[in-house]
Amino acid sequence: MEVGFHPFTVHQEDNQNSPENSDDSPPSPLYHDTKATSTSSPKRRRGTNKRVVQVPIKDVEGSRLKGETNAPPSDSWAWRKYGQKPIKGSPYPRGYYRCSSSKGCPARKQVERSRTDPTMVMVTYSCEHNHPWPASRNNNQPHHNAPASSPAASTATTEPENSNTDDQLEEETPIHTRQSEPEPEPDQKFSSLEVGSCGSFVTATDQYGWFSDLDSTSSTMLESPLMARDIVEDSDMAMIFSIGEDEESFFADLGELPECTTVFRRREIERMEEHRRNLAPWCGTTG
DNA sequence: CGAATTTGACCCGCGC
DNA sequence: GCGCGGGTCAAATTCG
Repeated sequence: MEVGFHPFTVHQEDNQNSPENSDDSPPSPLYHDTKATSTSSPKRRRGTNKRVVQVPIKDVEGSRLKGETNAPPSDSWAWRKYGQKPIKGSPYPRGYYRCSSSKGCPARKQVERSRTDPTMVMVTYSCEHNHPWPASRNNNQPHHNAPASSPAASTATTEPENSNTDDQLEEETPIHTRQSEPEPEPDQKFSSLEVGSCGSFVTATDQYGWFSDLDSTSSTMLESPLMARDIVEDSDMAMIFSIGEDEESFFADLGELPECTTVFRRREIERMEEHRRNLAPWCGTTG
């Protein structure tokens, strides 16, 4: 393989049919699982939408400068560990983190090492932050991040295909760019659908200004559990952010993947499903 | 002293 | 209905 593994693999999980380590155990080539189809029924307590980010542990360690087994990626938020549990089938425990930046912040994330790839750390994000970025953190935001948070770019979440920072991303992530480009339709939907996964998140676009950059191109993928799976199982290239040197800083950003968008997807998923049945254009490589 | 981490117990959802 | 597994809470401990 060219790289052996992807620096960052973002998966969209429905939380029901996707095991923690879906990366290595594709249930079936088809996404329409018996349970997957019934996305309208909230099974788990909460956190209906989850985002799984796969990161090389080396990267994580590099950020933390520690050799922790489940070293939580140092994203721009402050996380407090509130639990840890051994996961069935996985030799590594899963750490549960909660956003400590704000008391009432529902944002949570689970950190565990991939059993198949001990060198990879799987970070599952749930819920959104209901507060803006910590000022201190914001100041520490690396280079390409700062501009990304500018409202100008974020407000146009669906428009900017080549934002200032996006420039570098495009070079690094041409994959999803192409995938999403041929299908602007879903993108428009997102813009009109503003839903909070936990029902309590502030202007995601503002906080996730950085996202607006990738979002413009990769959002389609990032927010498409259906697609994600399809691709992952098909091409094993779900959301591959082929970042080279910026991966560290980029990872920090990944920490705040906007859940809202995920929700959009869910709303549209139903329509999407039948939509993709008929067209399946941006559903990956079909186009 | 305060904040964060650790660890065990409890609760909930799902499958059998 | 029972058991299993996962997720969260809360008390205790540790570190800054």
